[in-house]
Amino acid sequence: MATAVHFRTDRAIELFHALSDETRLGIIELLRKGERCVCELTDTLDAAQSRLSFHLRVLKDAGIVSDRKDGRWVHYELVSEAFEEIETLVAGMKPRAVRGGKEACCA
Amino acid sequence: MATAVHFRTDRAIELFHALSDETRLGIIELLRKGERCVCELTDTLDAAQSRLSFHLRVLKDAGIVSDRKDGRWVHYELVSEAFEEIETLVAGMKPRAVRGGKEACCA
DNA sequence: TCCATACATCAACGAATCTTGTTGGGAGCC
DNA sequence: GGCTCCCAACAAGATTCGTTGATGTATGGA
Repeated sequence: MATAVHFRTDRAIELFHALSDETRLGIIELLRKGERCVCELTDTLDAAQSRLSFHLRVLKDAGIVSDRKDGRWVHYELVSEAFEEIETLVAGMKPRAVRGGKEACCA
Repeated sequence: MATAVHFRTDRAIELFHALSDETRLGIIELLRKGERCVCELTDTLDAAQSRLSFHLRVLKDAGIVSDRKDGRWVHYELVSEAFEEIETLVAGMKPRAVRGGKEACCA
C-alpha cells in the first residue's frame, strides 16, 4: 500500500543522503577498522571538531553509526544492520528481469 | 592506493546523491516496470516537465538511467549495471567481521 | 509553411545543507 | 574548588540543491 511505500522512500532518502558526503564516507571508511573516538577521527580526517560532530550526528540519526560514552571520550562504531538495510533497499530497486514492460504510452 | 580510493569516493557520492531524492526514487520505481517516456513519468508522478527533466538528468549523469530517442519521444530505462555497482560499493563499506580493531587513542 | 507536441535548458528564487567560530556541559586531574 | 580536555550544540555565513516559469530545439502532422 502507498503508506508502506512512502515509509520506505523516506528511509531510503535518509540513508542515501547520509552516504552522499565525502566527510561521512571518510568516517565510515575509518570506522570499518573498528570503534574510534571523535578525537582520532578529527586527527585522521583533518577536520574541525564541530564539523565532525555535525556529520557524526547525520550518520547517527540515520542509524549508520552508534556512539558509546567512555569517560570524557565518545566512541563511534558502525551499525552493521544499517548496511544490511541499505543492501535490501538497493536490491529492491533493481530493474526486474522482466523484459518488455509494455509501452504504455507514446507508442 | 589513495587515488583509487578517492575515485571511488567521488563515484559513491554521485550515486548516493542521485538516490537521495523522492522524485528520483519515484522515477526509479516506475522504470522498474520497464522503459517509459517522459510524458508518462510526468503524468504518473504529477510533476512539472522541467522538474522531471532535471531529475532525469541527475540520474542519467550518474549512469543510473539511459535514454533512447524515438521520434519526438525520449524513453528512459534503468541501467542494471549501475545497481550492481551500488551493491558492490555498499558491500565494500560494511564493517569488517574483525572484532577489536585496537583502540588507537584515548585508551 | 505553419502549428502543436515532447523534451531540454536557462535564469532566478527559496530552501536545505555544509562550514566555521563560539559557547556550554560533563568528566577527569590537580 | 579550579583547571583542562573532549565533545555536542548553537549561530551566522557560504554553498549547493530543487522548483518554477520562460525560452529553445527537434519532430511530426495539417
